[in-house]
Amino acid sequence: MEQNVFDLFKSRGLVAQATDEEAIRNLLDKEKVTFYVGFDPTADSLHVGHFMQLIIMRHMQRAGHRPIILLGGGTTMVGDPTGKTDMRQMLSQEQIQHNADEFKKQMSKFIDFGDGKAIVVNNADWLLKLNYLDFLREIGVHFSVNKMLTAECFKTRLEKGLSFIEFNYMLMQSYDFLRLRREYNCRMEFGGNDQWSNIIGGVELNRRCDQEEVYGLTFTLLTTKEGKKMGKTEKGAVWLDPTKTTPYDFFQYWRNIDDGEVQNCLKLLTDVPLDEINAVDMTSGSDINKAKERLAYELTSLVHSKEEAEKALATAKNLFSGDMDAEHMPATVIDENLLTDDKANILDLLVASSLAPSKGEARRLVVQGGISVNGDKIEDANACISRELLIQGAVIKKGKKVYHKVSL
RNA sequence: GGGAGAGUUCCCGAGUGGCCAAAGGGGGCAGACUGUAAAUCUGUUGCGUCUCGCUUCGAUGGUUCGAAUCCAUCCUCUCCCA
Repeated sequence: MEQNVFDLFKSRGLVAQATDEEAIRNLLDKEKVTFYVGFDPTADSLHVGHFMQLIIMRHMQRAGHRPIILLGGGTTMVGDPTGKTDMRQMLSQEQIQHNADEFKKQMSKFIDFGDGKAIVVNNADWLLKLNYLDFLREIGVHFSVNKMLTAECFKTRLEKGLSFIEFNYMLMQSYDFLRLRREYNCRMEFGGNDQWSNIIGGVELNRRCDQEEVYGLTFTLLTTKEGKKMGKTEKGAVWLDPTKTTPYDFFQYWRNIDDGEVQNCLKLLTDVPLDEINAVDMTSGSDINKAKERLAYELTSLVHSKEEAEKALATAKNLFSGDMDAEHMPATVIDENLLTDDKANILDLLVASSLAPSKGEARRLVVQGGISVNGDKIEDANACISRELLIQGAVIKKGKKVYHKVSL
């Protein structure tokens, strides 16, 4: 007998809050349920922050349920105040459409869009046409401002200031749920736990307007142990688009994750069986290290491909065992005019390969002993690399983990 | 509409005429130690042709030998009253 998806979610620790656990469990057990997850197309690629939602939809679809991907073309114009300290900038229609297209492309790695097995809708289709007064009279009446103000998602904003447009976000999202239920018989809304207030808004709206019982379920947020959202690095988000975050960097992100998060990530994000995950000895450094490798491999092959995962794994192994594997590392082809007397200055090379943003920074790196070329440490800021070496391709190593090939 | 206050480098935040490229913290980067982890310690953190020069303190003008600091106008934000 196949495991109920809800039990699967529970056992892997994915569930944060649910409006009615028993009812949800039963419904998922005996029916093919249509459910929705909202995505705000604010950037032209999905990132690690969207990961959980994708994983959830994948699980659900495997269990025979039907996902609706709701693209927030309309709500993006309003901006979700949840967790934000500042108001979000507005996007143009074209940008939103472009982003939505990219989303769908990336999602197809996780979700089968064939034969109506999944639906993509854009809430701009109905939100844009709304008549203000009609909306207020039909939907607005059902919301109590007093109650909204007590919602967690507005709390922080009340201290900083919250504009009226953002205050309406909850109504928009609730209305989406109402529309989707009416049109597609969508019975459930899923989201990250930060979406809880918005989701119960929709559940209540369905009950009040149409006396229909629908359900909401939120999932554990992927956070670091300092409570920050995961997937952000100093360079920005970790993207799923290979041109924005290379498969190797993606792999390395998970490979370098904190010890305390490995088990959790394996449970939440991969299909690795629970008993295998629990078997990891969290007191043994080498076991944890192995687990990280596994995590990175699994996720890279999920998001990119098995081949990419193999490549990233091989490259990492070679680099960290000291072998120069120039094949898969980021590379820069430098320009002839960087050379003087058939040599190129190391500082110029660092800047040209964007390993350093400026020459000052490059100089600092060299002086502090953070740079080596083909395995030899460079400590003189005036050092030069010869033409012959560059023609073969020189591997510059910055710090412990960053490799870059420069060639002529 | 009336009144009060604030805008400083990646972030928070000191600085109220020269000693200010600007304290302190956070974050980042590098070094040591490690397990490609964490914690810790050290160095560093505007740009350059680097013992010197150049550009920065909301914007634009002005005062001054000299302005992040004083004045004027503008922009943005917060708070109190209506």
